[in-house]
Amino acid sequence: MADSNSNVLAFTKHDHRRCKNAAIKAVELLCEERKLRLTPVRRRTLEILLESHIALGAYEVLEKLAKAGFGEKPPLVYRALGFLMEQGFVHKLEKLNAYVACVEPNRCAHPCFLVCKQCGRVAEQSVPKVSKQLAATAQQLGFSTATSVMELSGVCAQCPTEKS
Amino acid sequence: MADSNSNVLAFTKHDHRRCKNAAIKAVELLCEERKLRLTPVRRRTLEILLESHIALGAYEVLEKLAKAGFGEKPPLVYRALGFLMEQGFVHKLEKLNAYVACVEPNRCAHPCFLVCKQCGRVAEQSVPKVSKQLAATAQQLGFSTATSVMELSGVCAQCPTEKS
DNA sequence: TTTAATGTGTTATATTATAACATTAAGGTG
DNA sequence: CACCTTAATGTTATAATATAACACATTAAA
Ligand SMILES: [Zn+2]
Ligand SMILES: [Zn+2]
Ligand SMILES: [Zn+2]
Ligand SMILES: [Zn+2]
Repeated sequence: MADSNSNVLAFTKHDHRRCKNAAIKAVELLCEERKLRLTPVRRRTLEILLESHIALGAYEVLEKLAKAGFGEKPPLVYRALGFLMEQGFVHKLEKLNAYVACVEPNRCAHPCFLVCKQCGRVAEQSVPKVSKQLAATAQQLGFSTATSVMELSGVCAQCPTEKS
Repeated sequence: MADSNSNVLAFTKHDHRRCKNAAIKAVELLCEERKLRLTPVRRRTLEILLESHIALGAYEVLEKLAKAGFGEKPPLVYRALGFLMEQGFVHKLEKLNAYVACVEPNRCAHPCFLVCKQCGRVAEQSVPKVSKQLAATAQQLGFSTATSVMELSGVCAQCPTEKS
């Protein structure tokens, strides 16, 4: 419980430049460790997603890549996103068909995504207990869980609840 | 816990005709109650999805609708699916972009979907506790949950685990 | 410095989904 | 029943998301 609030940064005012730099640094380290190449496109794709805590569609990312002097063909962005997702540096929000950078790629596990439908910001919350509970329930039914998708849609603390 | 295993029918041998008929009957009743029109296309769409516990893509459903003498244009199926989903008679699996019929539309709540990646069958399991726990965790972070997506991918009891 | 593997460029196309507007059918009202 | 209003469907077109396939370039490693 000690540091479990670090992820909810997305919904609170914070030094985002620092937030972003830390994430990039972490990815750089992990790439070194794993002997992976964080090429210019990949790095830039990550940076684009790290510009805010808002999830972007692949084609939004692609536009930004194009403006930054990279190509403008879909495979460019899908390859970069594919690499980043494989490594857990970026996550896809299935409900949104959108992509968001992982803020703590070095300690990301059992993530649940909180998506504010007002402001679009996404907080990644680690929920190991719930995750294991789900897997256990499934196991009782003879089902072996490999991967899970958990996404909540709602309204964050900063956003006014819509009046009916 | 008493009847919580009724949903896992999807992964066990069972009288599926009965399973299917019960679901259709339930939907008919709910439509009457709610003064909704279960038109031919809508009914047929539901029937198509109820043919098995495997999720189908919208265009797969559309093909079957076409073969059954209905139209073949996308809006046909998306409208039918839209209606059925609004009413909770059909669910969309976000990870798969595929649609599956609800087996117990009259008592469906807090669903989590177990998707077998070998056979494609989908079991819908009600997980109210986990669901509330997630919402509570989110609430502590100032986040008001409206809807949630929970999908597990793995291997069901009937399918052999892939050997490495 | 050749080679093998990986990453990128490019063209084309597949897949999923919706907008917009015309037409038809259903249900309610006098 | 005739009228009207709403809901549903038909139709055309296009948007949005994603991948296949093959050519070329770069890297790292032998
Ligand atoms: Zn930040
Ligand atoms: Zn918000
Ligand atoms: Zn069945
Ligand atoms: Zn299976």
